[in-house]
Amino acid sequence: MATIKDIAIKTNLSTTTVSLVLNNRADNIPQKTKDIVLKAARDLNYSPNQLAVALVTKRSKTLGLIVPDIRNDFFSNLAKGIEDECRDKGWTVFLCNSNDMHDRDLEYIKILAGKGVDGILYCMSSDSDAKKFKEKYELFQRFGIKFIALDRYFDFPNIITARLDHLKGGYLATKHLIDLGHRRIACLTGPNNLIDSNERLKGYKMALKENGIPYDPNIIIEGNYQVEGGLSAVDKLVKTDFTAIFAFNDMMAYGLFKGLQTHGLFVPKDISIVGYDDIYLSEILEVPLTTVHQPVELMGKTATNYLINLIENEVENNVIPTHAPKLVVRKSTAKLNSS
Amino acid sequence: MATIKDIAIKTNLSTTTVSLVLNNRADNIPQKTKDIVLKAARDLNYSPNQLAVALVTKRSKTLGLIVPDIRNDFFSNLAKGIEDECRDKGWTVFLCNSNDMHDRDLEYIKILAGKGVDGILYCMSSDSDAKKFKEKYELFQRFGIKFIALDRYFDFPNIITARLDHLKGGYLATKHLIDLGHRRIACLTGPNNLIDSNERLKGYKMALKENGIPYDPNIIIEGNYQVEGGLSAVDKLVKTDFTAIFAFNDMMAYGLFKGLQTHGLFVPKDISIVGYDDIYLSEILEVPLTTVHQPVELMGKTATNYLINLIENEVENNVIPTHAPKLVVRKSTAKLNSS
DNA sequence: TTGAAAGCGTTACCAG
DNA sequence: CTGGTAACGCTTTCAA
Repeated sequence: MATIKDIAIKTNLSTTTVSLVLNNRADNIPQKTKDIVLKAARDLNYSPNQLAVALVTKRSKTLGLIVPDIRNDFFSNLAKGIEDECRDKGWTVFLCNSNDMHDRDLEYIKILAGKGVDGILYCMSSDSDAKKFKEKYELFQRFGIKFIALDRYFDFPNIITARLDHLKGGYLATKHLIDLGHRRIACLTGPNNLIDSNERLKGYKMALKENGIPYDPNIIIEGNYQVEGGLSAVDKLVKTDFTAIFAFNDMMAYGLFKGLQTHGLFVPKDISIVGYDDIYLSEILEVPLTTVHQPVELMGKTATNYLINLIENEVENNVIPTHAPKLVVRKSTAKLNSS
Repeated sequence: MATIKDIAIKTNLSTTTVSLVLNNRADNIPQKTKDIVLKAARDLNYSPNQLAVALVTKRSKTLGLIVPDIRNDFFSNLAKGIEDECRDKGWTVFLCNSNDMHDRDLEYIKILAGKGVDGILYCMSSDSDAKKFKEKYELFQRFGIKFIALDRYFDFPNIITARLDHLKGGYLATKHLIDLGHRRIACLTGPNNLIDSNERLKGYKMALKENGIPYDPNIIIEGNYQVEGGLSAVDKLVKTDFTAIFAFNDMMAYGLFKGLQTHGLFVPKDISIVGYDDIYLSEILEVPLTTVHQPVELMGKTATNYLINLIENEVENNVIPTHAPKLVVRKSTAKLNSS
């Protein structure tokens, strides 16, 4: 690989001059000299060594991305948005999977710091609690690395977060069912320790309240975000008088669908279902699923854009706008008593 | 961030000594001195600046990963295997999405070279032909970057590839149907310019031949790896006397399933289907899909291991073993005339 | 057993 | 307008 020195030698100029020209800082250098340098650079197929650049400028134009597991649709969409934005801005991104382990989070923060990243997009491991999150927060501080917490976070001062509006999503889903005439709306939540699940539940409650429907814990079931959770929830639900259900993700909604079928209950004739996530699958199922779509990829882009801006301008311009989800009405919901 | 110099000052030793100790090259240094250095390093929370290390050692312990689109299940599984292996070995990986564009491939190779990666795991954009592939090959050469072509490649001398055995997969799928008594086995392939599709077709033909079943182009349909391709293929197929079909991926298999349903044909009673990929979905469908599972993640791990080895030892030990797929028999296939 | 000094490829300051 | 030189943080001879 050709270096700046090679160009300097070839052109009989100093490395300073070459560097200046190559970085467009050559205000006082005649076009003629510039052309010579540029030509030599092209001839030698010069490409700057970013390691050296980063060493001296203290800026690598590199971000780290820490997610629990890139195989998960949510995270791969996030990663896509992030990488796209990086590319647009001439940045580059390291991929790290924590496998949902706090210790890995810590380890990766250290590694990325060593690699000289300017910032980290961080989606914390699901085994984190407030204390563990704080530990990581302090590590970021110690290394002086700016970071943005993606979707998952604990509320500390000065934490910058990129958020999906789960409350609104919960509200939209529930409101839709209410508008269709349902009043006995069951809820299959995610794990109770997850903030997104809690927020969605809040949205659910808000919609109920707003419409004068009493909240009934008997038709709220804690799920696990797996198909199987939907399946097993059905056994409990069939003993109640529910007419609709809001599942906190599409996989569980699908489990519900199958479970109901085995009980001779049909969607949407007998029971209406709303899911959450809008995974690829949902559109093409036997009964296309009404669900809540989240702008995950966009959130990735926005967060990245914000982070880069933060790094380059050192000012926290303002807050990242929360990303609003959108209800996608398909065939799994119907008017009550439409049968 | 503390540097080696800080430690040297604090301990009244030279940077040389500190470096030696920290890198376990301190054969001639008394334990006492070592302890002092180690303690100081801990106290100062020292962590080496890998940019500087890379600059001087010419080795960054960093790989690049170029894939068409990380949102695709196949690639995110690949990425997971790769990143896992990197982590195990103390390496790190840059993520790049080419969006299936040749020009992006080129661009990323240059960028990664600039970032000082020691090697690249490369899955080429689908718009590549032999000529374009060669262009990229030469770029790798010019930068002196070792690379491994993942799954997709063109046969040039000295190209190291990590391969899935699509021929075997095609053979297994077809053989399974033959064993069930089927002789009129249709085929819904991928795009004809893709090597994996061609290989699977070869496997299909091999199985037919081996069993004395004539090859009939009339029941071979070129697909597009999309659900919709499966759907539309049904319209052509129902005019033939096929009793089984081998779809070259699960998404199309699912499309077939739905299409057949609208024609009053049931799986596996009327028609047997074998898919390919074993995506998450396949196990939980109405009729769980018999399909071919590919060890994608493992291939990622193996390729990474090999590449790192290649970089560190400079010798091409031997060829990466081809990864054999596995038939997963579920409910979408049945004996002919079992109805 | 330890240290001085050169060098990796850049940028950036200050002279000329 | 251009160049010399220091510096970034580290490793690596070579000498002492």
